[in-house]
Amino acid sequence: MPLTIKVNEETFTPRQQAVLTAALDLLVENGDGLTMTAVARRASCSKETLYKWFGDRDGLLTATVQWQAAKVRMPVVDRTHLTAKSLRLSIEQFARDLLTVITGEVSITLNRTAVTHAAQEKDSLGIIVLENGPMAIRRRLKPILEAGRDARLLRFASSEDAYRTFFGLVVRDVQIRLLLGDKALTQTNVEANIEADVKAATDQFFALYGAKANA
Amino acid sequence: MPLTIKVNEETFTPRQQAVLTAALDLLVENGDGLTMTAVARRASCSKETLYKWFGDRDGLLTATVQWQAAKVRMPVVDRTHLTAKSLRLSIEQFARDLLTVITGEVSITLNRTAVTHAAQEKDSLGIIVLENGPMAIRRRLKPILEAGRDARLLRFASSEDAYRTFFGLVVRDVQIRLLLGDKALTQTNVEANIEADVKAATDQFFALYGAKANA
DNA sequence: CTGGAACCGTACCGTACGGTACGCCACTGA
DNA sequence: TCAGTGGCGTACCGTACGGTACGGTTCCAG
Repeated sequence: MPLTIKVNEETFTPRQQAVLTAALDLLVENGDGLTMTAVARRASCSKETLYKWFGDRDGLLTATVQWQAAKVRMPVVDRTHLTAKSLRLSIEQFARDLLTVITGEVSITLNRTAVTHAAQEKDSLGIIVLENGPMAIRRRLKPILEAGRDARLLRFASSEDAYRTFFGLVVRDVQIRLLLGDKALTQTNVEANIEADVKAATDQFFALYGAKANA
Repeated sequence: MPLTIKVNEETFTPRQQAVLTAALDLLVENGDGLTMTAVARRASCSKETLYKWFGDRDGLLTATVQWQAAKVRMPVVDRTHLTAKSLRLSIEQFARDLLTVITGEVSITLNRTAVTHAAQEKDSLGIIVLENGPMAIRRRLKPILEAGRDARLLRFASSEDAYRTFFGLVVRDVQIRLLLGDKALTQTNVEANIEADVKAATDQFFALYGAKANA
């Protein structure tokens, strides 16, 4: 019976965080390389300590994913003085953040881990990843969108649909191809195009939801 | 040393296909349940036969994914008499096919398996899945898009970008949420909304790339 | 009838890994 | 100085699973 980890509180000691870092490194280096022995060796700690702190392998995995996912802190966009220009810059910033996150090596690893986990009737990691990735952006973007609508800069019926369309326009097939290991999408290759993709997605979003569109 | 499987030729005997069916069933039931012993028992064959036919576990996995992925045969859309109406119906059909495929249980299983595989420096399954899923649709959609452009019904610079935008508008965050096991997106829940989502995505696609848009 | 090929079922082997137990050291506080 | 505690390292156990070996059965060719 694994003991429940207090993932919500950041009660990880520096030593424990070192362990989690080692675990994440192993995950990134080799997806299935997260064996208890390997983590213990990498972190220079004993397996017994691992079990004492994290309960079992799943607890360590959960703590690692939770801890890393929560570290994805995207810069907060200034919301004061909502003008057409500032709104557009905000949207662009969200697009940039989203693309930067999902194309990052850590994010790819966490998503792969969570997908693998979900394939075994365990969806806790999936929820954590979703919650800290797309949903985090959504929570911050939605108020902006609604403010834009109130200011008559945007036009949409459902802010949920508007957000999901935004997600699609920005992410397109990039994430799934990265998760599947598509060699045609190298890390650098994607990063070089981020700015262009950000601008294109924002343009399209405003074309669909800008106040002047869909008259 | 695993022997190379002739995946390109469909030289699987009925008996072998029964084995592959058993393997896929096990994958769907329980992602990591694909053990050689389980497949042998399910298919009522000996492990020795499995190794003789497929080389090793990875060979069996590859053969299963390849065989199943290739079975995803989306109905071909009629391309004759390209009018504004028929073009729209074609696009809608592609959107419907794409959504139907990626929300299917088999597709989710294959994608999860391939993602897991890709997490271990093996990308062969990812390529197979990509090739038979999104890329298959892309190969068939692109000519339609270009025909639409030639007929002045659509307007875009790059058919590749147009396709990827189409993908994003249709798929949005549905696929990643399904892969991550998001309980809020049950199978039936998604299927009930497919028609509405198809229409919305098509509307948006024409708003962005229709000849009258973006004047 | 007989030899051989294919294949089923099962027993078996080796290894990797999750999880536990234990000896030892370093530190701390009285 | 001396218990007590926390944690490192290692040895160990049980099991699950990949892969192999082998006996037994069926079927076919000659």
